[in-house]
Amino acid sequence: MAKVITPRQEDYSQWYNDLVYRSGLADQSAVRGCMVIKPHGYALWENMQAILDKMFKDTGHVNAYFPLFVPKSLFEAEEKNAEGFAKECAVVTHYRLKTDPNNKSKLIVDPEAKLEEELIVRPTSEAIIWNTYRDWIKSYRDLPILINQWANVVRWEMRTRPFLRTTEFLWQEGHTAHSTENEAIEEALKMHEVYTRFAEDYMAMPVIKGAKTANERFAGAVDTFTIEAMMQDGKALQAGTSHYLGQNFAKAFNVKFLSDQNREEFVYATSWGVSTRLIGALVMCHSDDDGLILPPRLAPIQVVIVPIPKPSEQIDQVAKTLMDQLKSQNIRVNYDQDEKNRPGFKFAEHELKGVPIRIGIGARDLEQGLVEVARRDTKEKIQIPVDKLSTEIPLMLEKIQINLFDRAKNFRDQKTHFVDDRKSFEEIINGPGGFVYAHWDGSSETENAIKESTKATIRCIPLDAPEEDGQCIWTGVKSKKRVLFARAY
RNA sequence: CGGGGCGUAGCGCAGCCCGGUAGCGCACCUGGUUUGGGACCAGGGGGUCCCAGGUUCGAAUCCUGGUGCCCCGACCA
Repeated sequence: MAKVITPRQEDYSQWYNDLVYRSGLADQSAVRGCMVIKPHGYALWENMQAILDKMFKDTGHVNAYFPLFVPKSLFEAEEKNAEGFAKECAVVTHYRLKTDPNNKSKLIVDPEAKLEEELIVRPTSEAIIWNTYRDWIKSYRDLPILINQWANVVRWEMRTRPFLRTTEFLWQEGHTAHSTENEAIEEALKMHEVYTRFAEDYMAMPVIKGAKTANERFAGAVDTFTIEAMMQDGKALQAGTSHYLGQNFAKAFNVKFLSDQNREEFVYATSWGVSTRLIGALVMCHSDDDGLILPPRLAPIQVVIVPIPKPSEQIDQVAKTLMDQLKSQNIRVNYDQDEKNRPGFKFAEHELKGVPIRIGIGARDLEQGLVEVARRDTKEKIQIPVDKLSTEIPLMLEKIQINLFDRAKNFRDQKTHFVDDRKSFEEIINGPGGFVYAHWDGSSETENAIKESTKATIRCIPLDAPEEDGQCIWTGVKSKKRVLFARAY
């Protein structure tokens, strides 16, 4: 068997890169730091979009679209936000090219086409959106505004990795405006919960819900809520964030409304987003050395039928009947009729792409009315009577979905530790890695010292962690709650 | 931006030290035999050897300068 992917144990990063490229999720592009999302990867994203979009609509949100460019003067209005993103902004300074007078086959930037005011390519859209909301909001009757947009953003990162961190990426960003602090906080928490449900129920990826520390908070936010997942190398990955923005943006953009008490007040805001990074998370959460393992609820193809050894009239007929039965149950099924490749090749190919279930139909089994059904997650193969498939397959898809979640959760739990002293903390972080719950004195100084010394950061202050007396592992100062530490992507 | 490594066919690489006009595996095309876990045989197509300059009768190979990419760190979703 030709090996196409570096084994995880040999080199985890290389495994990830190999997987992304070999499985057809993405391709490298001619633009540094940017990738091409190939049809298989984009299909995954479309499935994520469809589900999230429905969840947003079900919670009362509507979609809209705001410009890619943000005038610099607007961008700088909310100081903390501007400062936080300043170092990674792409800036448009000119609007025209012209033929190079010294070389007619080349183009140069026309120095006469310099913009009066530079345009920032959005790294996030709070600025342009809040500048717009000012015009939309006059009265408490105009609130709340519950808008989401599907968009691309650009953040000029120094180092990129496919899906996990690229210069341009796709995401959704929700931006809501509210008349009261409570309502805005509830909104931020509600979307935090939506992300949790999406990660756990659809991606089969267990997450820890929590709040970010001041250091890790979104620039311009009062509070940032996060979901943190564990990857197979024990590192944490921030999979989604929801921010309570207080009145910071309302004040920066002068967005006021008249309350039902006839008082002028600043609007309360939230924003929340998940990106194509989720695809990277999905890959690193479940996949193995043979390729992707996709949760059935998101897999572009849930069931693939492979004729063995090749298509024939009899096999085609069984396959087509089966496809109709499965399709009528909204199962995404594909019949691999390609005559160029043999079954073994196809098996490997579909495993590489992460198809949850493979059905092998061969003349020999068919004589007994059987087909071979193989699960991608466990590699288990069983014989199933043809007439049982239309009931068995949906059940098996559900089993796979659940198994993936359970497996990921067990893995995470095994790599989760509770420690009470610096030495044990360092032993785990520097050794096997994983999540570490430990007491922390609550100061940024200590957080930074720990980061500097161990490269572990506070991923979040878990929302559901019990109060308990303890001492900061670094300074010995009293603490009432454990926080979650890990090295992170 | 620091520290490493690499640019030779679509992909992965050898050749470079010691200059002589480019090769291997996979992929691709044609024909045939095959077909229950990445088939085999035969034939075939495909290269500005990253770019520019220099040394030389002659440069993938030596020298100089660019440039691009990858990995590790700092920054970050």
